[in-house]
Amino acid sequence: MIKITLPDGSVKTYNKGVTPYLVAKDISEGLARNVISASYNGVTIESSTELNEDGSLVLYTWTNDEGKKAFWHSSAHILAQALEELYPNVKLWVGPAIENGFYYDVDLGDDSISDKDFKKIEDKMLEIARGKHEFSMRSVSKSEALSYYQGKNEYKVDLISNLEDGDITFCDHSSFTDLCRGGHIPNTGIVKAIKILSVAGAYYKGDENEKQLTRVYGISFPKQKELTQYLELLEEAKKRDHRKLGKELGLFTFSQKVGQGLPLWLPKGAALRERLENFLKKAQKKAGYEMVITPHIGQKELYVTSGHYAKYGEDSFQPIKTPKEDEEFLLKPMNCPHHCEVYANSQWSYKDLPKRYAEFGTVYRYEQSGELHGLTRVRGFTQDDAHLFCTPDQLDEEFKNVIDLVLYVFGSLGFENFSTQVSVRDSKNPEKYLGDPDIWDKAEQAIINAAKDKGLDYYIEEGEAAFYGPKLDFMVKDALGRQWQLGTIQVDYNLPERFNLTYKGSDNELHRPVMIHRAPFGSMERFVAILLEHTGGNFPLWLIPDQVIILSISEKYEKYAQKVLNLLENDEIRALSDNRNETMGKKIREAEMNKIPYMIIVGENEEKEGKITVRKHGGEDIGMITVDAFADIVQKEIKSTLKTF
RNA sequence: GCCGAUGUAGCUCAGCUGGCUAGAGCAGCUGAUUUGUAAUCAGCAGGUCGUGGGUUCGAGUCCCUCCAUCGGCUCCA
Repeated sequence: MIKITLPDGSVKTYNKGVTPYLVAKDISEGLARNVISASYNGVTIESSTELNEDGSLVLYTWTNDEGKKAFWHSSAHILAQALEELYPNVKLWVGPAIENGFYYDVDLGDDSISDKDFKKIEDKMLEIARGKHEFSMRSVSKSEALSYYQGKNEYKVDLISNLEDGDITFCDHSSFTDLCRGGHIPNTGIVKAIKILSVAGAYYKGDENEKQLTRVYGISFPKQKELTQYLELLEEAKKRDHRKLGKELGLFTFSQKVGQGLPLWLPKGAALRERLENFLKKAQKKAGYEMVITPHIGQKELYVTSGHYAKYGEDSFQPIKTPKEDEEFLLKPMNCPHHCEVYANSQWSYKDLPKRYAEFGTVYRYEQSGELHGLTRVRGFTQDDAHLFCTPDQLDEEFKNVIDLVLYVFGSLGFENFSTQVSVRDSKNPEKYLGDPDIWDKAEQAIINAAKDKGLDYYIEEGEAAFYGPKLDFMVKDALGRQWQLGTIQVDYNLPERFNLTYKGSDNELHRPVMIHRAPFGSMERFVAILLEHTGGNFPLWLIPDQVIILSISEKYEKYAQKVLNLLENDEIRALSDNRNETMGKKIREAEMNKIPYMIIVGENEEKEGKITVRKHGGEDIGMITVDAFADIVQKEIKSTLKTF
């Protein structure tokens, strides 16, 4: 007999060889029907795995993330089998479950898959699924595993040769066998709905110097209805895409003539951006920052000194030559070297530090064409940049103050679902980084301590550090769940060294300041993009370009509308008026589609009473009130989201 | 940069296997309507079908080049 502990703490005894399925059946028939996979003592197992020792068991159903993972991973097996049957020359690499669905990377040889083939693949997969084939795991020796794939599939051979003998398992279902670690559904029959979503190229082992394989993305569900709902969700998300909203709301555009990745901010977008900038400037002023302005180009030598040229020179916009042959300038890809030179302009005492130089600095980076993406990844963008120069003793406090500023910015704009990432060196490639490893250790520790002290929910990502220092990034997801870095705070011991920056300490000796790079928004472009997707275009009232639109019943009331407009302007409310000869229904519809938060309707009744009728975006009727009463409502709403720093 | 897809009017889209002067809705313009909570009616105008080349008697449609966009990969100072 063995003792099995369940998540609720209860302990049950069973005969050796009991399976998770049987345990579930013992609890209830319904659970048994729904159990997809399980874990035993923390190890993922199948619902049919025999249990032979005491331990704790967790049963997974479709409602758990683990259950979904097993479901989608198993679907990847079905996809692989379908591909083998449809494309006899296919060679499989790996096929994991992902956040939404699964993929399989395959080498198709001379064949290729396009979206016209999706239906065929889906049908084949469904045919396999309907066969209700059981998944079963078996252990194989390394030599057995190698000989199975030898000469047939160099990718699997490569994979197996890096595995420990004794840890290798194969998974079979139907006539299909795959090298696999485990974690499957009981049989293929519970996969009822399948959609192949896209094909893409993906480099073998994620290395761009290796061969590019074909990655087939798909998703599957236990019920057709769930697939339909998922596809509807995707459609909904597309409506919040910042590229679509930006166009609809007249915020920004791109021009083929100007060039790819070079956004053009339209008047409304520019006004929005200016408001964001002023908001941050105000907070920064309170936090002791000083604004500086630096040029858009700099001598090549500047970037050779900073080390950026050696690292990015060849992949970047090439130097601008001048008639004098010995002169070369680069478009500035970052503001830090310029700010270092601002610092170097004066002689500083430890009593003067920290110095905090801020600039909305527009920078240019030659991103590869395929990496460009709306406003989130562009070739010309404006960073809400600042560089802080402080003594090593001040680093902790300065870093924490910056965290406070970022949290204030995020709070004022309603970002709640962000994660924080501590990016440290890749321990396997120390040559990628500039500077002394001891100093790196110190900087990484300083960031982790600050994140801990500020109570941030952070995770550590190895190999994501900048080449000159570790960083703390604030990550936010877009409408389709893609993760983007917004705010960033970076510790840098290297640039002060390279630019020979100093301050005079209390000991009358020269010392090296520590530098912090930071940008709460990240860039104005990316921030506006993500803000658009999060709000669906319904920006907070303090930020939105047009807060109010006055709709007059007919041209007769144009004068009264103008009077109301003037009153609103006196109250610093941003309003416009629509006195066109159109029906009220049409005017309201257009105001709704332009996502204007408040509509003011004026006609005979309003003019007589000297009041206005207010309708909120979405349809809420506030009724007939005075302009003063309305101004109070607006001010109150603004104050509720926009706190002072 | 790589893999796959897409590109028709200001916007959203139709145009089947190549065949008469390339269509629709919205937006625009003109006129009528003077309007009370999500589209008033009528008329007009608007396109060298992303670019350059090719195949063909004939190309929006087939082939190639380039450009741009979309989904991924790689990259992201």
